[in-house]
Amino acid sequence: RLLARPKAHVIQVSDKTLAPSTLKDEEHKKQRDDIVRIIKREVERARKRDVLVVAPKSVLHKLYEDNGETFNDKSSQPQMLHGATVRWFGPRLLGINTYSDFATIILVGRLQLPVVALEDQLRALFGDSDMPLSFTDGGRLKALKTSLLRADDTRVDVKVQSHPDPRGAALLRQSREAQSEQAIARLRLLGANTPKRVLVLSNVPLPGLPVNEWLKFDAVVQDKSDVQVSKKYQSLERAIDGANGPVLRGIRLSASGLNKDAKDVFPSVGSAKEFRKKLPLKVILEWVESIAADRGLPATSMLLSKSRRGGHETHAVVFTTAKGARHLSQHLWPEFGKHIVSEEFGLLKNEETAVLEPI
DNA sequence: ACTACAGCTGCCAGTTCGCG
DNA sequence: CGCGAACTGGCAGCTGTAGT
Repeated sequence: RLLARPKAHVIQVSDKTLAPSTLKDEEHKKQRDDIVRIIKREVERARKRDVLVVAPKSVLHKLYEDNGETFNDKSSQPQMLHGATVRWFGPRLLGINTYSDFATIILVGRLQLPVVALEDQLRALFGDSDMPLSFTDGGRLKALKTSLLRADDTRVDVKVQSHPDPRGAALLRQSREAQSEQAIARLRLLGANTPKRVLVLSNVPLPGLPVNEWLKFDAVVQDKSDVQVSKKYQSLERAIDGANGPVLRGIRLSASGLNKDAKDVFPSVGSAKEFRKKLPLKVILEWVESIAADRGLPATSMLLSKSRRGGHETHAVVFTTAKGARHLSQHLWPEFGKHIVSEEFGLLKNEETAVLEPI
């Protein structure tokens, strides 16, 4: 276990193992392209400093093949892929200091022993123990609950593939987690004088490595937050961008309002209701604010109500400053009698990056 | 093959709000 | 104060997709 904090920004994928079996076939080309996209971006981000990519051998072969090259897994010479130095998991990676000055490491997947090999080891090491061994049925590992440590010391519940026999589970961790940690240790994070970046492209929690960003694979690929790649956030973006028509000048936030203002994205009141499910108004407002800010638009939130009998006020946002808000609102939604300006969103609030938390 | 989850729809019960 | 429109939230059932 690491007792000191590694000086690194650690990003880990939460929703995929990225095991070789999910990368090697033709149907996984897109997945491999996404990995290449991450590699290229990190090479760029590192400026002239070096980036190390560690992956299983079979995956490296495939990535080279995609690129019309061949990977030589016998050579001890450094080999490059899209500007990054590549290595494979395994004994050849241990103990060396060659990579201590690298700025970034990207781990692709993880090395997990085949269950047969694991159970051979289990028999070899513990076959004569007093406690009888237990084995998987049909070579299938079970999902077991553990937790992952975040950089802020909170924990997230996650599942890992595990062996039913505790000794088998220990052997599995020993080879799988340790391989990844060993690879990361090549960058000498503890002694680093400049902070480094670590990208773990696999959802196996590494006990010694507090994670700063625990993100969906798609979010890592697009270099965004989970929220920004969520279906709902993107629906709202499409709605505001006008889908097939012109960009909206304002949008109502109630289910029926969304349906009327953005028919392409919310074709029925029900679909708009679905969108609003588990999404507090406050969050929707934040999203609209951040979408507007992204596009350099001013935004003002409004409260609308009908002048006739009954009815509930409805929230809306117009994309203009507080000054013009009332006019625009009356123009867009003449059927409402009352238009109350409630809040103007700053175009950008000092901090350019608004942090969107998962719901 | 199995599980988990997202999205859609219909249905229902309950709340909020302002006008008359 | 009562009414009714619009909003809120929950549940069940169905479908399709993704991950393992």
